[in-house]
Amino acid sequence: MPTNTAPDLSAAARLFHALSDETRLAILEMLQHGEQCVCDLQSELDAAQSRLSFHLKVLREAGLVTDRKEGRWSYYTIVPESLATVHDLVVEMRPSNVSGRRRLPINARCCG
Amino acid sequence: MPTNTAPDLSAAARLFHALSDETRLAILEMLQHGEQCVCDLQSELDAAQSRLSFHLKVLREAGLVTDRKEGRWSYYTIVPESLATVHDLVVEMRPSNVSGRRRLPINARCCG
DNA sequence: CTAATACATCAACATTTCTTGCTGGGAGCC
DNA sequence: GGCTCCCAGCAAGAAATGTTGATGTATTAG
Repeated sequence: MPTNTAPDLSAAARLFHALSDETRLAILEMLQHGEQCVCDLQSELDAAQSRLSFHLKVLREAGLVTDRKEGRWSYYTIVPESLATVHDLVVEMRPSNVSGRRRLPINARCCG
Repeated sequence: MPTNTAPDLSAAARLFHALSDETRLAILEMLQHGEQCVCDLQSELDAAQSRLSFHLKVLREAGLVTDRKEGRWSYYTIVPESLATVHDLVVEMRPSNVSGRRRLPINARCCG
């Protein structure tokens, strides 16, 4: 039986961090329409090449996208499983998800 | 008809950023069990008070939690609607969600 | 072979984020 | 009144993150 509440906070934090940047979200948005090479992203998002390369690396290392080389192009794709993981993390956060939801006794001494 | 793909990238980035820290995720995890005052979080998470105050502010400004003053205590609660917003953002990211999903024509010239 | 394209990576710098220790204010107890 | 507890906020430093320009490496075109 795994710890249902804290699978791995740092892994979760890494995933959310990868999603916490406008450029990266814009990249993911473009990737919804299917595979894209870096130069397409570059012209569409009007971002410097090294900047995109940096953000793609962040997304790649977070497992949110994969790349495929073909000739001189790199095509990037969303990894749906990773989004599913994020989805599950969010669902597990909901208070209603906890079975034994507890109200604090109103007069409980707080500390000490 | 609203833009279904880009409601507000910066708002989304802000939400994800608030979730991108281990301490804050640990706080949210504790708040699943119901309202908590800062001192409980403090003792449970073994974090300095000013540190918690900082992270609670981030969560508050992101709209993920609210606080309620009672006597000398501040009780924090998860705002379920904000988690629902995050949930929707993640769902909208899935490639399968795009109706007219497009494969790039394989020989399309990439740039220029 | 030479030139150009697509991309990764590096160094340097700017910006942001997080931590720590301290100060101060409001609330309750004596 | 004074004292303690709970908490927010600030200032300063440390650490992480993002940007820019330059360099290097495949790959393809001519």
